[in-house]
Amino acid sequence: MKTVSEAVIKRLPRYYRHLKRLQLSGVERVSSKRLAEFMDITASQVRQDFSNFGGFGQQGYGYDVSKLVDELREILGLAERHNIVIIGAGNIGRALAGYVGFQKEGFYVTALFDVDVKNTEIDGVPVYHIDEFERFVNSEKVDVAVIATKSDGALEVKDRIIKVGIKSIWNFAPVSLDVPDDVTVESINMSESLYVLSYKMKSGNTK
Amino acid sequence: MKTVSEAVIKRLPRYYRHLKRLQLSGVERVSSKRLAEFMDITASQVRQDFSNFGGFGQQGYGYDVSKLVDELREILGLAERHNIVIIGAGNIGRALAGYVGFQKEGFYVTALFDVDVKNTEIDGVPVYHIDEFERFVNSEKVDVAVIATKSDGALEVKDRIIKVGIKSIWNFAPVSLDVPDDVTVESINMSESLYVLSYKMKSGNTK
DNA sequence: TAGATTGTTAATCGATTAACAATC
DNA sequence: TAGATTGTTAATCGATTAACAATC
Repeated sequence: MKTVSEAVIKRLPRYYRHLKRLQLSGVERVSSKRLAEFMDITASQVRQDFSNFGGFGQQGYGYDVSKLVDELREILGLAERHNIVIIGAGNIGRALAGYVGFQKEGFYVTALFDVDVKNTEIDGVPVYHIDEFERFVNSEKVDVAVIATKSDGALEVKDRIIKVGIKSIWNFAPVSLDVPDDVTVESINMSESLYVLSYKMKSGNTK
Repeated sequence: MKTVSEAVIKRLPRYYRHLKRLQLSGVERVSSKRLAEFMDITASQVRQDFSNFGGFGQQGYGYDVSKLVDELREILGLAERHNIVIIGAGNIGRALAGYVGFQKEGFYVTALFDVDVKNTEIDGVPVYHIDEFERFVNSEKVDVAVIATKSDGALEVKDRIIKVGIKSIWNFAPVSLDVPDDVTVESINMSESLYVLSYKMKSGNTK
């Protein structure tokens, strides 16, 4: 498949969200123009974006909402089941374990790991000591590892994740992670997001 | 001040993070070349970015780390105190209330609000019924409101935040928020981040 | 058929990169 | 002084926007 730019990739989940909303409210078709309004981009951009994947519309008609939802689900890999383990059972780890939205799209949290096990389960997810991490991963199918530790532990945890063979890391620790080429990292850095807000508050940059 | 592009703004917190790390480890000066390596960008870009704010370096020498940290702290608005209130005392709201990292940079969570008050405080932060929101905001200084509710409540909460006069919203609900020009919104959408990871896993796009 | 709207090609815009004179 | 490295100007690259033939 032709390489798709980062900018386009970041828009895909937003298309998906808006289209699911339209689908839920019974809308059957949508033009690039209308979809663009929801997305706050241009109609050209919508058509360019979809043409990266072959183009799903029909001249004179627009796009079939349900078809587009299905295509995006496929493109985003939401049609498959993904098993997730979370390392770090602090506030963030627990919040993620309890987040019900993931399961709807095929993401299942199958275990939490921590250096200090206080509960045997959290929101129905079993909690294990970090010492059991490798054994668990080797016996269960694990697709994604979430780093929900403090910065201090994050690098060591990353090394263990890579060593045990997990290829996808969802990182919540405020650190940069160097990984081999075949490993994918996606980070959420809450401090950085807050600082961006702080900057914009100050500068009056409201866009 | 000249308008700074979104791309540059997003890099500022990362510069800040790397520079603080250098400062902490006793490094006194750094060249654009070395800083660029940490940031995974080019030295040119580093110099271009800083020149947006006037340029803080010295030919033949590079940048004074402590000076740069101070400049960035100022630019990002981290030198001032910011009071934050969180609406929604679910998993995410509680995680944010308990996150110690914010306070170090001047962000203080002064209250949590929820429709269903189970505790009088969480991690030292008082919890109030959402009915008390407007009264609280009118009597205390509040700079930032965090939307940590489910999608359903988010739009109504947004309206109340705007109506009571708070100009900065940090949004964790997976919805798009339309706001007046003088209000700043910064969103963290965890589902979208997870979907991007899912896409990249599938496509082998590891960058 | 006439109107609407796509997918794609070309034009524009903005961000990144390269080059280099200035100077510490 | 010679070497290092900045800030800035110019060149390049890539993403967004505009235009339009194709066609439902």
